[in-house]
Parts: sequence; structure tokens; C-alpha cells
Amino acid sequence: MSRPIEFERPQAVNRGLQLFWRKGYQATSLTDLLETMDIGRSSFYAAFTDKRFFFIECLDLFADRTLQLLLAARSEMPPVDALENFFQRNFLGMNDIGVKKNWGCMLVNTVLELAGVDDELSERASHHLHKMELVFKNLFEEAGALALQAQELAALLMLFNQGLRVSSRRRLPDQQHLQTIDTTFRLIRSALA
Amino acid sequence: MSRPIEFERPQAVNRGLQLFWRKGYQATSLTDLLETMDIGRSSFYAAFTDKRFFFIECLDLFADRTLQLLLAARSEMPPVDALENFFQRNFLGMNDIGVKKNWGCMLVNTVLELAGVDDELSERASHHLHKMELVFKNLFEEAGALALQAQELAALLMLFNQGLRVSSRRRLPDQQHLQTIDTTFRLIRSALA
DNA sequence: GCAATTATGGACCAGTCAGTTCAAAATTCA
DNA sequence: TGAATTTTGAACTGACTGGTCCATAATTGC
Repeated sequence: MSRPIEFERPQAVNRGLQLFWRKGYQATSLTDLLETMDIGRSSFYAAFTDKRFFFIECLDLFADRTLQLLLAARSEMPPVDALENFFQRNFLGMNDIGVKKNWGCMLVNTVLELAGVDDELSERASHHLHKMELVFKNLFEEAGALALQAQELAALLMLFNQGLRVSSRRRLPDQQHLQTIDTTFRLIRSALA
Repeated sequence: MSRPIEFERPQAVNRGLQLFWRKGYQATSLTDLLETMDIGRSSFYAAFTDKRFFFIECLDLFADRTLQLLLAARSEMPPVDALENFFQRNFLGMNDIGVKKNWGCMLVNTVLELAGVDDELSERASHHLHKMELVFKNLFEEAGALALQAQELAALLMLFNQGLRVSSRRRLPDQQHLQTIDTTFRLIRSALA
């Protein structure tokens, strides 16, 4: 019968996800992965099929978590505030050891790294971004925008999101990112008013 | 004395550059490179030192060409028109065989692929983007903006640039990209008026 | 505690990677 | 034409890749 492997699995997946997030798919070797996840080779293949399949699991998990983060903010504040907060978080928060993670967005990273190399993975990441854009649109509608305007704003915000994640990986000063977020959302609010 | 190797060199470099542009640094194997450039292994190492060094040459060349493209447009039209034209080009033009190159921007691609993997290369690409942003700023000043406003607009446009290049690799419909460019530049023009 | 089942570490595999070496071929200069 | 020089193809190297295998170890149900 099933054994307590499921116990440590989430933590192992999480460590693997972070490695993929930081270094990308290709630059993450299986050996790196095994060390980081603190797991044996056999166990890895038994639990996750192979590297590519595991990457898909991480990618989907990342997308899901990101969306949950946005929806959690929504449950505590008005829609546009939630969006703004969602972006600000990435440049205010610290991780456990007090160092910021400038790893951008795993979805954006994956689209660019694997387009033309592994189109299936690239398109899967792109699809997750599309779903996120739909959530943006819903939030704008909740804020009172009509369908067409909500869609335009969502497209604009996704473009902004992509640009911001690139800037994040360039390790430009946080102040600049926060400034850009502020400017953008002032613009959005004035369009909604 | 020197032999006519310099004759074919530019074309070989150009073919190599396109391969790096399309597939990125890691996914481009030396064998791929040699076939595409139609050159032998020894000749490659004799002429370009090694893969990484050659990549740098391509990266710098790409940045230079991109800037030249923008400056060429500037010599034929007002600064803001030149900027708009610079972006539109990528979604209107076809290559020799009538197929569009949806390879995004090699600088943006490189920043994302190699951040955390080869920071020296990633930062080199980032630096090229920074130089491009300075050119944006100069063009806005030529269009009559004061230094501070020109800088803000340039930062915004670079963010827009990055976002657009990501969208490009996602192979979203061109019409959407052109629409976004139009919206953005209407905004910019109204800010300048 | 014992047998059946499952997880695990480590050796192992074939393939690919970037890079080197060197003798043969091509080109130059005289 | 012929000697010096340089370019080139092809074989080769050692390291690393993702993935497999299997004997041992751990855990389970009884």
C-alpha cells in the first residue's frame, strides 16, 4: 500500500520549483535538482516520472499559487487595490533569510526560454498567462468597467506585467519598480473614473 | 598573411546570430551552429575563440543593429514617429521567405534565459537595454520634453518594449500588438502635448 | 516477528556537450 | 613551380547529460 512518501513530497516539490524558477529548465540539471530536493535518483523517477514532467507540475503549481495570491488579496480589498497590491508584493517582500528573490515570473521566464526549443512547454506557460489576463479582466469588471474596456485594460496590464518581470530579472532598483507600478495604477484608476 | 576568411565571415556571423536569437544560448549546440554557419569546427574556434565569446559578439552586434534601426528611422521622421515606427516594424515586416520572425528581442531573451545562470552575459544584455533606454530619452527630449519627463517616458517605453517582446514570443496575433502600440503612443503623444 | 511490498542508494548506460589535436588540403608569396 | 603558411575536416577527449537497473533497506499488513 501507499507509504509516507506523500508526507515530504510537497516540500520537495517546493524546493524543486524554486530551483526551476531561479535557473530555468535547461540550466537545472537533474543532479542539482536531486541535491536541492534532498531525494535519491530512483525516488525522483518513481515519484515524478521524469525531469520534463516534473517541470510541468512545477509550472502548473506556480501558476496556481500566483492566481491564489491575487484572489486572496481580492478577498481583502477592492479589485483594483488588489491588483496593485499583487504587483507591489514582489518588490516589498523579503524571504526567510531576508534576501529578495529577483527571479521574475516563472511563466514569463519559461515562455522566453523555451519558445522555439520546447514549444509545448512555452505554450503551456503562455496559456497560464492568458488565464491570468482573464482574471485581470474580471477584476476590472468588478471595478465597474464595461466588458470592452475591461478587456483592453487587462491586455494592457498583462503587457505591463511582462515588462515588469523582465525588469525584475534585470535587478533594477526596487524603487524604480514601485514608482512604475504607482504611475501605471494612477493611469488605470483615472481611466476607470 | 591574412587570407580571405574575412570575406565570408559577416554572413557566417549573421547566420549564427539568427540561430542564437531564435533558440537562445543554451539550446544552441555547437554542432547546430557549425551546420547553420556552414563552417568547420576548427575554423570556428580559430575565428571566434569559443561559443561563449561568439555569443557575446552576436549580442553586441544585435544591440548595435537594433539601435541603428531606430536612428535610421529618426533620420527620416520626427522623433516620436520614429519610435512608433521602430516598434511597428517588428509586426509588419516579413523576411525573405514571407514568414515572420517571432523571436522577440535577443537582449530581452538573453536577460531572462541567463539571469542566475551566467550573470555576466545577462548583465551585458541588460546594459544594452539601458543604452537603448537612453536613446529613447534623447528622442523624447528632441520632441520637446523636459529632462525629467523624458526620463519617465523612456522608462515607461522600455517597460512597454520588454512586455511587447514577451508577447511577441507568445505568438499572439499581430493585430493585438499593433493595437497596443497604437494605444501606447496615443498616450505618449497626449502626455507630450 | 514474518512475509510481501515499496522505497532507496549507487552503479551503470548511451548519448551529447564544448573543446583539442593533427595531418591533409588549400592558399599565399616568391 | 615550390616552399612557407594558414585553413580545414575529422577523429578524439573528458566531462556531464537524463534515464535505467537492481540489490539492499525500510515499511507495511498480518
